[in-house]
Amino acid sequence: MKKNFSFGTNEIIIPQQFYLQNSISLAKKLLGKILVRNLPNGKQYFIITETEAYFGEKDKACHCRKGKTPRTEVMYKQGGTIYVYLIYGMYWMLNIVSGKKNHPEAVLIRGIQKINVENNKISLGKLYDGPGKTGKILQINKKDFNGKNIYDTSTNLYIIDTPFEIEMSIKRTPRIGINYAGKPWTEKLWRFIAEINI
DNA sequence: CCAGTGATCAGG
DNA sequence: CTGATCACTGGA
Repeated sequence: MKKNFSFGTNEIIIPQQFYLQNSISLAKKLLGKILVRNLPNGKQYFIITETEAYFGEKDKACHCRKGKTPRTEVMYKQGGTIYVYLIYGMYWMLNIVSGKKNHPEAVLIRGIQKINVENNKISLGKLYDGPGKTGKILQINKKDFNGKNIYDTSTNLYIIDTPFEIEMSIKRTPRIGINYAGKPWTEKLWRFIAEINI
């Protein structure tokens, strides 16, 4: 399915205020939004297909369960701040801090799908299903992104409103890779997966 | 199933 | 300083 469309002036950056909501509703609302990555060889567009919410110090799955440390410090900033960390020595995880200042919540971006743009026609491309694959294709690293703002274009990574009609169905599951957290945190349905058609 | 790979943090 | 652990992935 292809649709006539050109990004161009249709880039409406989602304002910082959007990120002040709690991480669970933000995780849901980020689905279907467009992640823009501006690289030397051109802008690339991805639609967000999978997210996971982490909900502050009381959430035993959240990095902030141990309070403020050098790593988790950025999660205490206001919503819209980018939180990046390396896992298993290989994979850069991209998170968006949510909520007000000193509410250490975040949304992990776990999956994105490429939007192909060709002669003003758009179509869905390759799916990157997993946070490691997502960080790799977006060329995420800590130095360039950790502590920066996702609503600021100067990092060449930002999120815009979905500028065309989409069909989307959403599923929820428990979060992945957090068995150390124990109940009830392992059972919370805080992973959101979207199936998208354009 | 399991190895790879290095930041992070608690404990001496 | 040491050692265990880890919000993962790809290949037997």
